[in-house]
Amino acid sequence: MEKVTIKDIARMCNVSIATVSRALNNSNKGVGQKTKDHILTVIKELNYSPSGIARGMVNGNTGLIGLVLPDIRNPFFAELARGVEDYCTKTHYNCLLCNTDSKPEKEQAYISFFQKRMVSGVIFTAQNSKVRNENLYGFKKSHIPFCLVEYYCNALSDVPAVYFKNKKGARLIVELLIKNNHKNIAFIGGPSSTQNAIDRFEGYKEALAFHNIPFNKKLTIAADYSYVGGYNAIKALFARNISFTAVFTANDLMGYGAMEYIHKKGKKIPDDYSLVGFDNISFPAVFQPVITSVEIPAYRFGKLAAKKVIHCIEKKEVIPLIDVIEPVIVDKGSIKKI
Amino acid sequence: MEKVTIKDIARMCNVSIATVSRALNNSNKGVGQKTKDHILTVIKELNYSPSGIARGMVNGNTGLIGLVLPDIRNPFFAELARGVEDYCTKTHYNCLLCNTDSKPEKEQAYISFFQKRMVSGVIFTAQNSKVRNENLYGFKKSHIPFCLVEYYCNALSDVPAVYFKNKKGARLIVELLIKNNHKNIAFIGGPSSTQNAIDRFEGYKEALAFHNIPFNKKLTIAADYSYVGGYNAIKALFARNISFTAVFTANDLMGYGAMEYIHKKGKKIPDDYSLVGFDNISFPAVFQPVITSVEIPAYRFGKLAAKKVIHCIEKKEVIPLIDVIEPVIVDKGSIKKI
DNA sequence: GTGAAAGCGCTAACAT
DNA sequence: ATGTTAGCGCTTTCAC
Repeated sequence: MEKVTIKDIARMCNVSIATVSRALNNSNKGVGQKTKDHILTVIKELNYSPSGIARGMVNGNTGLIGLVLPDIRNPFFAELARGVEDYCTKTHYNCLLCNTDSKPEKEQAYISFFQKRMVSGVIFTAQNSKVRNENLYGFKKSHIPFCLVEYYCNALSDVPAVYFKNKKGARLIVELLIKNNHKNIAFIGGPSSTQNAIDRFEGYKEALAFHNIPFNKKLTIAADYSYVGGYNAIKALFARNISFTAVFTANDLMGYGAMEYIHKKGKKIPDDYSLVGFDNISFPAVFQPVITSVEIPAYRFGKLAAKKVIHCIEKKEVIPLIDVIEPVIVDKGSIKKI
Repeated sequence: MEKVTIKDIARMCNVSIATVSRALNNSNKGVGQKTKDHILTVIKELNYSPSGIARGMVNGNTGLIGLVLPDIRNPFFAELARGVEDYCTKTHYNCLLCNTDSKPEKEQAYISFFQKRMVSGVIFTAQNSKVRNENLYGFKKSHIPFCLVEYYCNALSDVPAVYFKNKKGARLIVELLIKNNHKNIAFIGGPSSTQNAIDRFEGYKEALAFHNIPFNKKLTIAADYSYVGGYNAIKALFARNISFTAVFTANDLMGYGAMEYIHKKGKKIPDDYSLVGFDNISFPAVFQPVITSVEIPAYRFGKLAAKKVIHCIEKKEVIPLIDVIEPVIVDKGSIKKI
């Protein structure tokens, strides 16, 4: 079976390719019902399907969305990707997977690829940084619609984006500790170069201030959002010889790392220490130690981002619409009332 | 900044577009070094990048690989996807994410999309079934190179594929139980409609036979590869009032489900029951109960599959090369010597 | 209602 | 070494 083109259909129907094209794009104008029906029948018979690439060539829309993220193996991004893909499929778009391992070179390589006009739009996820700001600023010049996900940059404030209320989320979960009578609350933060780490730290401080609990810098430490980082951070806190009854880690992964060290010390959660995190990652139910956390609806993130880009593509206008997602606390019992 | 095309470059360099094209594709033949250098300089200045879609139009290769899988949120497929993407990137291909939720309609929708010739090749993952066989057989007619991953179908034996030695893996892990003096080994299998479930069951029986342990059908039960399925299956086995000292679940997820029930009964692993699984899924170290398992190198799967499709695309030949991956046992201490 | 023809941006014969 | 030209498969004026 050779590949059948619009020409073949035209020949078999004794019409011009223009007429076939009209029938195909069911513009009810410009083609008689009879001819149209006949053409459609022949198309079905020959199992003809118009070349998307030729179409893209003509109208400059390939129907492809580039999805840039650090690593699809991270469950958060997998969930986000599903949100993107589900919305894309519904609107007849398709989704290009672009793992960057958070490396600016890889990101730039993808950006260059996008500029070859293979994609109609782009969704971009990364921690903000100076070099990224510049890369993205360069990309803007290509006039391909794109949407930022949790990426903070003032110079890109006219780009559609989806954000999470990190500060509020942190404040809420720390307040939950306070409501359970905790006052000495340790904080293990993310890398201070990233905006969401800063915001979560702010939220922590805000909650303390609001409840008239003095901020103690000795109770805080910055780590790198990794499992091992959390493990080492809590170890360092203990070495400081300060007392605390609860720990707030700026993400769950560090939380689980901290938990491992706490267990190693022969202590228990929540009996000896209360522990709360951020992200609300989940595991099969048999794994018992779980952390009360701030849920970030990754799927919704992806869906909203996709919606935005596709809107920009179709309406051919780039309104800098910003969505801000509200945090939700998920209580999993890792807080003890004292 | 308007989008700059090959014409603009040609005009600015006072050459024809053909010359620009030659300079671009660094065919050192057909263009003088001087002109070439000049053209390349202008290209850089204008930040020109040739349209991939126009190129695809001409030479019929879009450089896109469709990756069809059930759900990217499943860590196994995320790992596989990384294998695919890393190899693709290295060879200047890009990877289209296609989640199907194992629904034939979704698969078929993607297959139809592929037939629009937007992709140069396809990697297809799914459990075999009659309707899929037919869909794939239909897809073969479009002459787009594709590679099957753990998909069993005799009628597609001339299609490149990557397989795993399921039977051998099952045999090895059951033999490990036997070496630890277990004789009454329960088996919780996958859905009997799928080839890998059948193969793992075969491996189990083979190991018993080889060690002269009589096969007892009462010790075996089929489930659905899900967490809850494993939970219910072990419950059903206990209800049969037969005795066993070890359990082999045909995948880890069922294994963890079974573990939950065993814990609920107040029993421990491996003290009261030894437990082994398949897939070797992993979690942060703080989660203590882990299952000795057969590792399936998902990343390698993806990499090999990508290598195969891309080979077919570039060489324009479809050699039905089959890769078969060897199993590796990962001991995590869930077996007790008795 | 339908056809002819231009053109989307590029590559590859074929000329010169 | 470089230019000219014919497509690739489609959409979209512009005629008729």
